[in-house]
Amino acid sequence: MAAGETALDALREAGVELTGAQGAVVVRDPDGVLRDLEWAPDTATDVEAVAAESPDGLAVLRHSAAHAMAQAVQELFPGTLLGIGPPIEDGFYYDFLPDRPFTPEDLAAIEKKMGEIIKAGQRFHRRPIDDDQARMELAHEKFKLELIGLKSTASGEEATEVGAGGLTMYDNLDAKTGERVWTDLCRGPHLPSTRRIPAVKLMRSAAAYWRGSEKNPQLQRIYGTAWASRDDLKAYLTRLEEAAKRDHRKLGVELDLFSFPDELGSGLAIFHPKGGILRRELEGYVRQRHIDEGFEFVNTPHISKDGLFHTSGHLPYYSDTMFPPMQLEGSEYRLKAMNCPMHNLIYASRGRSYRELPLRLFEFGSVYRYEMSGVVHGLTRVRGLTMDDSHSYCTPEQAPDEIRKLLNFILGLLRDFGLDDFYLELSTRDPASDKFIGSDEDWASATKVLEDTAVASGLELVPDPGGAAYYGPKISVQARDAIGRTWQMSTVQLDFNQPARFELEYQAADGSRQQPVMIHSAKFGSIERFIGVLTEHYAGAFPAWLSPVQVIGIPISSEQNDYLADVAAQLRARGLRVEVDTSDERMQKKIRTAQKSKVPFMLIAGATDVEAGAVSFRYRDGSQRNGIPIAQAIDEVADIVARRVNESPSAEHYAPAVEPATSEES
RNA sequence: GCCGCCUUAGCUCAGUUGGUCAGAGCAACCGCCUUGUAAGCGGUAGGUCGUCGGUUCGACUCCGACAGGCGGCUCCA
Repeated sequence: MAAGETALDALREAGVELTGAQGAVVVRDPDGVLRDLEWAPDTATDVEAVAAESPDGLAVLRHSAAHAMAQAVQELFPGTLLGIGPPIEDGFYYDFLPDRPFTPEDLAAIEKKMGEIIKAGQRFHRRPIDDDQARMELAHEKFKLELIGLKSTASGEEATEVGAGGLTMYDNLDAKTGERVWTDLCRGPHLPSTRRIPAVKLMRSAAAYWRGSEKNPQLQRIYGTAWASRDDLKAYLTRLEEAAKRDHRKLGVELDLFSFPDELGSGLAIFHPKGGILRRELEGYVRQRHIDEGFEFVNTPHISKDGLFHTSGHLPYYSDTMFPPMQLEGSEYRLKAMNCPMHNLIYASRGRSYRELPLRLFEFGSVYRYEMSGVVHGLTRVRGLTMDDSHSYCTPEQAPDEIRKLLNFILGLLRDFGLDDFYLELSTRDPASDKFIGSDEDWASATKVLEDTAVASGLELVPDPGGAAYYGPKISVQARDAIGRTWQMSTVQLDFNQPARFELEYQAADGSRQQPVMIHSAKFGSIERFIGVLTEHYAGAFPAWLSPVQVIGIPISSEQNDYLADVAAQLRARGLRVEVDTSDERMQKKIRTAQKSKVPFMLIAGATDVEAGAVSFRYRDGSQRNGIPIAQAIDEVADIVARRVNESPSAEHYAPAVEPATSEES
């Protein structure tokens, strides 16, 4: 680099585009860390510019928005202390310790003040500072002081919060006078000016523990969102609205699938007839798939003497989250919170030979978990649930192959529901925690087996340190739904601890007694949760084979009631779920009702249809074919249901295969 | 469990500073209309305003506890 040449010049010379929507001049250093350009004048030629609208560019924008928000808060609520304020997916937050929690009116006022700060075009100015000076400037900010302390003692996550090297302050300078109007300890980088924040909106406030530990005081967190343009913001808000429309808690009521009566208690769902059909279809499907994969069906009770859960090791670990014991005949009984101990009893019920391994047991096992009141959420986090729980008992040598088969099984199964965008999470133990039982060697080998299998799958693998079950590491399959949200679906866990605790064994070929390993796996996780996820994934418009009502007959006038009743009988004879709307309403109203309940097929008949022995075939998407002969309509519906066609039926998709030559009049 | 907010008919919501404010639409039920692709017309019924306690001459409205919900945090075998 020539003398006097700035890093900026060097990059420009190298042909690097540095301006974007926000005009952020941000670069990535050779270690991959984002920096303000001025940070690295000496290594400028080694750095990479970050596009303003890239995820990294947005992160810079959002981090800057967080500063503007913190400034607004401190101007409006003097004395409010600062926590941390990072960018997150779709936005940012900042934690505060105010005199009192923020109200929605406060948020409106803060947002207004932010608008003023943004409009004022304050300059973000990076200022390196030594630790002592920082302590002096931040004497009143106890949380920031704690961060400085962490930086000098610890490493990792916390250190990056304030900068792995020297500390830096970011000053907001008045656009005209250059006077410092606000300042924050921060590693940056930031936009050049607050004016470069094009679109920002505060979303909500909530409490959050300082540094994520419930032992620490709770701060008030304000969440906001920020985008590179007003249009992007608008699109984001629209996306949220669309997601809200899919909320399974809302659709569950609208579609009459399930409910959570107060009389039952929190987190306990009742499934109405239509939700019952969903359950039945899903269970039937997953049952058959397990039979195909060599699983054997077992059944175990909902309660047990608590000694069983001590043997398994679940108690006393999970005593807080199991329902309290019942005293019966001198013993304490517990509602089961997991099925594995009972499956172990089945394994142990007689001597086992290596010849019968892998032994695969499967059960729709209803379990009860006393989830904390604050975490109960619709069907995705409940206190009573039915797991599609399987346990494969095998020799240690068989484990890798069994895991590979399970993973393939799972992915194929999820694909049948139109979920085909996956990644895997590998949950391992935290060696520092005492939550995990078993030897280091066993953990290492089990983790290696899972990791190798996960890697071999070719799917993206995300580490989740400390996320393992107490008895062994796990792979979880994460799937992105129709609108891009990710859900944890299936899990595979390798367990060498419970076989030991239950003293499970098999007789090997050489006559010796050996200990099997067990592999826990749930494909849906729980039926309830899976129904919740599917409801959101399909936005309530379930594929025809799952739809509680598959076909509805709509007579134009009551004259056609009998005709459609006859059609319905023929459909029922083919095993289809069909209703005829014989209510006193107008046919327009009936279509509207059927449409809102997301019935996949409507067979509409008026006088001309009766005469022709036909129906008007209307699909859920509003598309339509008229004058379809009854037999043909029935065949088509039966075909789509039987093939478990995943996408919503439409005239466009299905007409060509079955369109009769005589249907010109439609 | 923690913090904040919320709870009025089956559902979605109105209810001004505590004093005819207990209402609307949809759903339900009963009539009339016999209807051609997303709401025909009329009527009836339905709520001790989440529960319990308190303040007050008087509480849907104010206070407290509890229950349930929502948004987060923490947790998730």
